[in-house]
Amino acid sequence: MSFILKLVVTLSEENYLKAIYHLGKQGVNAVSTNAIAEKMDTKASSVTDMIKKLAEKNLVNYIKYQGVSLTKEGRLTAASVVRKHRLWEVFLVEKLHFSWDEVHEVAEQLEHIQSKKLINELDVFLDYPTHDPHGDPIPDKDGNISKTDKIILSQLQVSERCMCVGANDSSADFLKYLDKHHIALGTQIQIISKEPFDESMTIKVGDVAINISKVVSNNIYVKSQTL
Amino acid sequence: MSFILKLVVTLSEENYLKAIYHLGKQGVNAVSTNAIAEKMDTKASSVTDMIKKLAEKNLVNYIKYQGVSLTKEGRLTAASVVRKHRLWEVFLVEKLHFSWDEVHEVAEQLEHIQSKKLINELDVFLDYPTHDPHGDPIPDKDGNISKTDKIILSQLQVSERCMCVGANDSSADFLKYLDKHHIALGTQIQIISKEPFDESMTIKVGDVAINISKVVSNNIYVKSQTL
DNA sequence: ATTAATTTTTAGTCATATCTAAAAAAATAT
DNA sequence: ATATTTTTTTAGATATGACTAAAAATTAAT
Ligand SMILES: [Mn+2]
Ligand SMILES: [Mn+2]
Ligand SMILES: [Mn+2]
Ligand SMILES: [Mn+2]
Repeated sequence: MSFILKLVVTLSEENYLKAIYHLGKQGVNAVSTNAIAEKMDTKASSVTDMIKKLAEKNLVNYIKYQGVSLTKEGRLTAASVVRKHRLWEVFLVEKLHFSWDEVHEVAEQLEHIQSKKLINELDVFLDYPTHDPHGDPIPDKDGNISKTDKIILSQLQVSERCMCVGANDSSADFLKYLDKHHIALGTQIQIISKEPFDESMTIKVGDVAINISKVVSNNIYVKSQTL
Repeated sequence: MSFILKLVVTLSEENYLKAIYHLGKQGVNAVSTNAIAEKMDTKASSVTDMIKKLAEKNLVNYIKYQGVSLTKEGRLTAASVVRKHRLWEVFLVEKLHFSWDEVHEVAEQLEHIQSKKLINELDVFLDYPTHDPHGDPIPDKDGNISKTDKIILSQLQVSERCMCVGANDSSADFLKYLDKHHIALGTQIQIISKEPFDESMTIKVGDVAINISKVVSNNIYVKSQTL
């Protein structure tokens, strides 16, 4: 007789796993205590406490003073939370008239609702979306995400054309800035000129040309148009 | 200069307020500590602890040894939680293929999501439903519920006709029993006969006659058909 | 009106998740 | 190589929400 007891993961633990998941995606193998603390707006000592609990539950690999990485189980749990977060964001925008700068806060709560059926049916209801309203990929049930070859707008050369496929910074402030300049997912952009002194660039959005700072161009993901 | 600071109500506090709200609906003025403890499957001492916190926040009126009642503020908060619970139940059944015996557990989680816009838009999206999948009324934004003149099936006389408008017991077991006998909201029922010795009754549902116990007829709400 | 039973409250404990301050280890600089 | 700075961990404290056991108040019974 074998017992498979479904591991209970608290809301707090889910948030830590998600933070480690996002930080780990930057190609780093081990994530530092301080990085987690900063991302979660908490203290390093609190992070250490939690890491021990997560290690105890085999959700992270942890060596003192050497940072943490997710185990297979931990990564799957984190991906599930991200999947829920992004599906809910799609729901809010597509069905409930939310704008893309309003969804994050609510999705932070909804991502912790526990119900396999709920999230599966939501996926069906939304017709299996692959990306959230910010252009971020939605992990599938197994935690796999479709690789996209998005690049940062600031890396493009003058005269190149591209399409907006995401925002790196998804703060309400930045998203509202994009709205103001009519930049949304799918918007066509052409590079008109680049200023060497401050690295700002002038781009054409629709019929209007606007100048955007390096900070802005660094936070817009685009797909190069090879036409 | 006046400060209106939005009172923070925890998830746990919301659940207590909801329990007091439901218990208070039975025409009782003050709700006893033990009644709350039983409803919430907790200990009386825990209830006393929480009651003090709720009284401190002016959400309940509390006199030692004399039970509690909701203040205006407490009643509004409780009604808001019930509103959310029932709107989510409608969503799950209408949009996500849940059956009426599957929704409660998930709604228990969803009812605590905090977002005015979310619940208002959900209301719009569902086209302003007045009742949840179990026939229970959905409070409006001000906490008011539409009075329905529903009666208990067991009170009807032989040959009377009625329509099912709700279930008093909304446990999965009971709801599945109703499903099995094709009794749902809106189902037409006629009383064929009543047995005096065990108070069971035979009713006609569609074309088939079935015998139901007093326990069952006590838990089905109906509206008398005056045709 | 006492006594007995029930209900409710208090006192003390525990687990979770947080924090501050201090100690220990690791990384960096001289 | 040693000293300084930074990072991380430990130790101890606090708040929430729950529990058990015992005391106090209320209600019911004789
Ligand atoms: Mn988000
Ligand atoms: Mn997003
Ligand atoms: Mn319910
Ligand atoms: Mn219901």
